[in-house]
Amino acid sequence: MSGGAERRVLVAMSGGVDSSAAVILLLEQGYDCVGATMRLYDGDEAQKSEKGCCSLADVEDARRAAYALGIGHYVFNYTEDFARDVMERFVCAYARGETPNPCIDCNRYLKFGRLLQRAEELDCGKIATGHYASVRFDAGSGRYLLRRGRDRAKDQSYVLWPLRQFALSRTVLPLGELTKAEVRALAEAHGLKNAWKKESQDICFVPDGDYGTFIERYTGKTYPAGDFLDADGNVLGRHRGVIRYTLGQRKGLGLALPAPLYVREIDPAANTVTLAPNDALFSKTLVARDVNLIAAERLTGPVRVEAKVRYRQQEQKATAEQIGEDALRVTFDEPQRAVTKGQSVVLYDGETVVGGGIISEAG
RNA sequence: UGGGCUGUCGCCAAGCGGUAAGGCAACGGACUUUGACUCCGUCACCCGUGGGUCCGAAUCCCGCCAGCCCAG
Repeated sequence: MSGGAERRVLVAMSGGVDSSAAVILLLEQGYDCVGATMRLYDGDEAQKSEKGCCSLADVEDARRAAYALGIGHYVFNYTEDFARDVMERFVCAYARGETPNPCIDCNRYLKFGRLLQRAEELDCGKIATGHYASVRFDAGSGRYLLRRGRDRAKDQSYVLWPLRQFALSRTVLPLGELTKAEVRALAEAHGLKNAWKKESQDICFVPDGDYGTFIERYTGKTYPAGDFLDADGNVLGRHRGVIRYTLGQRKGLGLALPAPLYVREIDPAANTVTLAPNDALFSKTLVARDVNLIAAERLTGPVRVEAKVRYRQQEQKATAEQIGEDALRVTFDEPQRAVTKGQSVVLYDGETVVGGGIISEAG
């Protein structure tokens, strides 16, 4: 890397307010910014969506913001990588009866994988995104720490748990200390058109939210209807294909019973979906695989932490223990509802992320 | 065919003469860089049907129809 690289940062620009505001802040901090927008999928109708984060319209928004802020802007075509590392994994997880979080994989493989690699090629020593979280080097441990966003309502540290030390050492997250309101105000003050753009939501490549249909179209397979069972194995009705359900789900079952029932278990092999009352959905422990620890090389003995089992969840007191090279067991003080295979568990110690992993068992 | 029971929203189900609870499902919205959960809202001018009684009936009476059960 040449001399100026340390001050050169490749900013991942989605077209939204957050990443645009990140550019503003970085420029104020004296960084030499280059904007980069990833083209991630070739969806037809998907590309027209207003809701996703990477539609054609969003690429245009990003380009416009970069121009307005006076920085260069690249558009990279990562459709193949995205298909392989995000969509494929997404589909496979569902076929296994799990419920994946594609945003995690997108961060891991695309933003902090391919894009970070590209930054290096462009002689940028850093990469930046508009996530509400921050990175701090801890001299004591000699490690880069990932910290929560100060705006607790927007904190996105959860989706960044896969970042390894190398990636963290090259990552700048300028929004970590700001609130969403401050970010919007900043963008507005700089005359950015997207200042009041709606928050992105839904899976970007399935903008209509009908991921069951998406999976069938993507794979070309049909997931056959099967039985809904109760805890005793009695047939309660017919499900519309195993991929259309997730643990804890209530809506869309189409069953009229005296009390609400929720999905408790999905068995792709038997092609059955077991339902149960809410009370039966709680788990006290879980096992996570694919673990990435940030605050330490590994956990020594049981560690008291706070843990989140899904993106939008209040942290829960728990004890974590390393049970393998990349496996953890987490035991909650209070049983947690619908601990779902495929989702991420993220451990916190106060403001910092201890690490995270993919839930592989719940009990 | 005789006897008994039942017939209220897609499903379950209150109501027992005073002008249609509730639950489930569904739909819409809020929330949300995942799926869920959750929350808010909508959802029977009408109670199998035709008569009758009554100021007034889903609620009482009669006929009919449908379903279920027991007889045979």
